[in-house]
Amino acid sequence: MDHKKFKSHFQEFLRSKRKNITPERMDILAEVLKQESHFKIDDIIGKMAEAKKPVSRATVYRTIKTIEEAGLIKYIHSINDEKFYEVEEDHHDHMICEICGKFIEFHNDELEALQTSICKSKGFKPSRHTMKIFGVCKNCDQ
Amino acid sequence: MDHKKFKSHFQEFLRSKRKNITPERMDILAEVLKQESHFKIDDIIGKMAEAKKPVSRATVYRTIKTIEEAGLIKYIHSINDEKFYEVEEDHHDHMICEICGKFIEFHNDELEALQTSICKSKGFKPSRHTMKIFGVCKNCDQ
DNA sequence: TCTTAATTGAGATTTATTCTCAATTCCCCT
DNA sequence: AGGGGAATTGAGAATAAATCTCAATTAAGA
Repeated sequence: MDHKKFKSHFQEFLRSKRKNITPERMDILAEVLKQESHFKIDDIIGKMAEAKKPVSRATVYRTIKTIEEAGLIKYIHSINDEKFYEVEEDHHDHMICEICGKFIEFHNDELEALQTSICKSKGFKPSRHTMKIFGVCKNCDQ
Repeated sequence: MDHKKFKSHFQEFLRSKRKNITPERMDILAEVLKQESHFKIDDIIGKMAEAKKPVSRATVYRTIKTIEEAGLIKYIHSINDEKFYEVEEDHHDHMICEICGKFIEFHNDELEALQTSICKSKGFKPSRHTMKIFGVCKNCDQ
């Protein structure tokens, strides 16, 4: 939602890594932030071309990787060799319907707490996690 | 552990799908079952060649997919575009050390129960799930 | 403004995975 | 047990996502 915060966060990140703030990078970030929920890199390349801001494929790949390193997006899942990313608005996990392919987002504090305590018991310091539950969604389960 | 059960299960699966039981398929399954924890498809191709049972790359790819469909192995994670699989001895989740790359397996009943109840509340019927916690393991956290 | 290091674009390259199709093998029916 | 037809295999070609190359361009900051 608060995309200004994302943009300044990204600029901070670039500065901290001695990377330049280029129009290509900011344009790609802007396009990424326009995406609703999940997107593919190829979507971004297409949309940039449609708009008046064509950017080379290599640059989009490089920049998506940089945005991911900055923690602003994350890689979710791969379907048919197409990698899906999503903007890290807030943390959540996914249920994925094996019939219609829909992604259902959810968040559960109890689950998060339990994960933290399991890690502690193993002497493991968690930084992030992903959890995906595959199955059949309400609509597809007639 | 009980590899006989895996083999007969695989043969059952093949029959149910009207697929042939070929020596190539059974040899590949046998090699897969020899792997300790995680393995890559390329490992299998290499090991089959070392042994006296060379099988073509295409057949190994095709068969790994079939074994996965039979539910005997599962795809775990991709590191540097190398896909890792593991034998489905019993269900567990993973912690993955971002420093040394080690996979730590764990299982927690409370976590499983919680997942089930979250799904129920969304009207989602789960069939399987994966959960990966990334972070730093005990050894790497000096 | 000027110098230097970083970045970009376009196309070549890499590499995992899939495809093609003729030759071979498995399965099943009689 | 043997034959016919469908399924499978192998070898290499094909595909496609992602990365690399390097000359030309651009950002940063003194």
